[in-house]
Amino acid sequence: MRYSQLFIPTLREVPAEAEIESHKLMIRAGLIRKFASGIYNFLPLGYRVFRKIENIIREEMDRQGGQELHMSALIPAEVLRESGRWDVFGPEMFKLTDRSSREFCLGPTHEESFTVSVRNEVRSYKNLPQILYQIQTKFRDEIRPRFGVMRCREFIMKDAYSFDRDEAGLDVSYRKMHDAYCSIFDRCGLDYTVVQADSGAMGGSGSEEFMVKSNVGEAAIAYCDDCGYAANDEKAQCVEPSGPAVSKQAGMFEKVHTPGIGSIDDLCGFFDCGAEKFAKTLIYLADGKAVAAVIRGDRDLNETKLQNLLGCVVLEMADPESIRKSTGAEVGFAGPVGLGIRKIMDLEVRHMVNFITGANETDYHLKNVNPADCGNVEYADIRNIASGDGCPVCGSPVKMDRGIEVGHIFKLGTKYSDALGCTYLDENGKERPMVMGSYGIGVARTMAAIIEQNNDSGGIIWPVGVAPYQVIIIPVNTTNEEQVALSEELYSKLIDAGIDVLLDDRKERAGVKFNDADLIGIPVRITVGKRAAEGVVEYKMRRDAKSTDMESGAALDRIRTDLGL
RNA sequence: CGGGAUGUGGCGCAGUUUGGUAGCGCACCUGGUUUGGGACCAGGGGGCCGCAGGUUCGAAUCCUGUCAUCCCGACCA
Repeated sequence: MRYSQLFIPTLREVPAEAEIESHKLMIRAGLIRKFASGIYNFLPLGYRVFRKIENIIREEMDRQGGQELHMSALIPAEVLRESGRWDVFGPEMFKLTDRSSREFCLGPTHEESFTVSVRNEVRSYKNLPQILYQIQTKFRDEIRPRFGVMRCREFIMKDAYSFDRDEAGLDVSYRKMHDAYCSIFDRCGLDYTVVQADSGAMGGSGSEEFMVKSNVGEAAIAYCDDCGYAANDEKAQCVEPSGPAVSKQAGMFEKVHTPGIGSIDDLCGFFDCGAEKFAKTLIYLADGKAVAAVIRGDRDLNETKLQNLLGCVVLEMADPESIRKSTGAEVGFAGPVGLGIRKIMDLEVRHMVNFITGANETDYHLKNVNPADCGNVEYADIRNIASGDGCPVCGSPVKMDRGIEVGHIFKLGTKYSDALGCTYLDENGKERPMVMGSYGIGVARTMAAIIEQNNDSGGIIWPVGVAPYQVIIIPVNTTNEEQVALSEELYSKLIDAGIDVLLDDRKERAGVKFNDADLIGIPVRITVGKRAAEGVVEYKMRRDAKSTDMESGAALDRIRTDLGL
């Protein structure tokens, strides 16, 4: 394509709305424009990259036996009512009604659509397994869209669903999707990690996330360099401190007057000690019922773990009134001793000796408390893992990092097939629920993640496989006939060779063209300049600092090598 | 939803404290000179200062309300 005819609105200055590098560059390079909060339009250059990524996804999904189809974005309420999710999704779902008041939503996800389709058509074990997928727009009214296309309200996802006869079949399908995802993200040039994840509200027996390491990632991951263990922080298991729990005698504690001092920070000052000397007691409402969660003062509670343990639908921090009712004290003075509600205590607390807790009496704390004082408690892993904690597999200290979740694969089991009656008849004529898996990739988020990992001060550095154009030809001086002629010759040869090539025929100064070429990140740049009359051009890879002079024919050969053709 | 900030040509910003003809840089158009890392000279076009009320002789500026956007948090297959 000829640059002079294209719609590539690059920007010199960084729009004020963008915070992270990928977002800034996507706007500056003319890939996207914001249309409303959390809603973006893709411009031609951005859409070319988008389609490259989509096609990589298609190829790898198809290679594993996936079949592409397309489900309606508009979903009738009844299928979500049938699975019970119409109300579960709540305000995150865009709901609407048609002219005769029938209810619909703009699909936030498509488990129901796929499950209903398969249920209506597939009856026999002979037709299983199936892996179906689509690349489709999802709508979620995110509470806080951010970072451009990283988290937005309308986004395109590749979502796949597998249907198998049994768990063993699911394992096979799941493995195929896992492998497909590895190939996809490899081809996108991403440095990623596969981590264990909580399957959350999706239900099911296991899930893994594909995380692109990045300090702007929204997810925290714990990993172990020694054994390779890696998990999302929601999932990462905390091991109980080794050795037997200390069984200090009960009743050694004493009450201390701590007027108005309820926060851990203030208490550290008052008692002149570190936060690890405290056992903090957090009051939660699990489906409306008060529960106490006790963890060491310097730790963070892991609500996912607590919720999984309690098996409740809604878990929220208790309001001050509920706290008063269940502890008999104001907020900040709760403690496990003598507390009359269900108490979940973190494994670590079992090993603490002579710690400080609230006294369940306003303005009082207890010191020298020991587990034996706490009465009936349940011990469980309910805290967040922290850097330096023991790896649950090998015991080495784990490290923490941040990651962008670009893909997530789930073993759903029969949650949806049970709810929606998606069954088949086995060899014995017996009706069984299909065993399902679901597999998602955020396409635009993947694009943003690629940019996060591949940029410099000049702009984007596209990996060859996803670049909007693979080669850009820059005639330095468009009034020089020899330069123009050689540029045109190379241009048509590259087109004939089936290479995506951009000819920067704009009547701009060389500096402008170089800077735009760097900004939009084209992998190979051919500069046709002073030595055009000798048939010599400059060859430069975007990722390299220096260029090399070579005869134009040699440049064509070199392109084939560098693009892996 | 809580906390913070910002809305002034396409983009980035100044002007608001102390009311008095709406500015700068970039981009854009015309002409000329230039032509290897975002050229220069000259001329030019484009803004109900987010919106609605109010105060005032007079409001970008003061007051009230409202909307939007961004950041932090809560939230989130």
